[in-house]
Amino acid sequence: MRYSKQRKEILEIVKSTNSHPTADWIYERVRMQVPNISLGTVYRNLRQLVDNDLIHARTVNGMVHYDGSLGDHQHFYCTNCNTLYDLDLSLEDFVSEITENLGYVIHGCDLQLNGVCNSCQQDQ
Amino acid sequence: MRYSKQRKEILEIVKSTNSHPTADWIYERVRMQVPNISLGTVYRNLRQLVDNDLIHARTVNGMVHYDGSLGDHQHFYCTNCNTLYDLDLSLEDFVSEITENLGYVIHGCDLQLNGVCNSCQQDQ
DNA sequence: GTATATGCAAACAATTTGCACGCCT
DNA sequence: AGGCGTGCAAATTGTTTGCATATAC
Repeated sequence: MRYSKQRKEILEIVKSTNSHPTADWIYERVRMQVPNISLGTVYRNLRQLVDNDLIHARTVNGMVHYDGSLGDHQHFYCTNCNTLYDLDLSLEDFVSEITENLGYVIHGCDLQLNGVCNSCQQDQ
Repeated sequence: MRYSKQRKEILEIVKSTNSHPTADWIYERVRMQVPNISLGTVYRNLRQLVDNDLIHARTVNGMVHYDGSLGDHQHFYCTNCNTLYDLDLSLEDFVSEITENLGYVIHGCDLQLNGVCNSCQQDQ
């Protein structure tokens, strides 16, 4: 995989935020650095970066969000303000227990808790 | 909410399978009973049934799958055969523990384990 | 009788793809 | 030099919506 200006910039953007951006948000961002980049290029690069495991992708509310942190963590989604928070929570033990019981080979897991976050609770 | 022939049929189909069907699969099924039903009607009904909490919806690989079992359970997705299995696994205790620690109000949770299922392991 | 649901087709939004050209290595 | 990456626009796909008609209650 080659590293074009576009690809480097996209990777940099995803890595440098913890806001779990969508392709469109990333597109707007890259355009500040690479004004005439096309949306197709953004999609192609995001896909390639995911395939090469340099970033992760997850679907929330039917839209794909990208995540630059590759460590073992899970997510909390506030149904009020639609923010996706990182949960510093490892499921390694939990998952290996399930593996033993069922005989599945587990490659990854994906826990998302939905609810109302602290700041939204205060607003109500 | 009224119960038209179409709506009854769609609910029946989703309730009577554990294969987590997509809208399109359901559309093909309903057409056997209601030949000139439209795809739009299928989508409208699925949405309404989800809104009224008669069925559940979850996104896997960017496509919405519907689930007629409302009990507390989670899912295992085989990345080899793309089957979504039910996991008879309650996360109630686990989740309430996290709630206490972080102060979030949790409305629901969604765990998906990805890997290779037993029959796919045997095939390889 | 009236509100709600339907079929149909057009509109949408997110994403993918074909193609000719351009740039990394 | 050769292959991978790009920009652009058109195509796909999954889903939603507007409208006139039909149906449940």
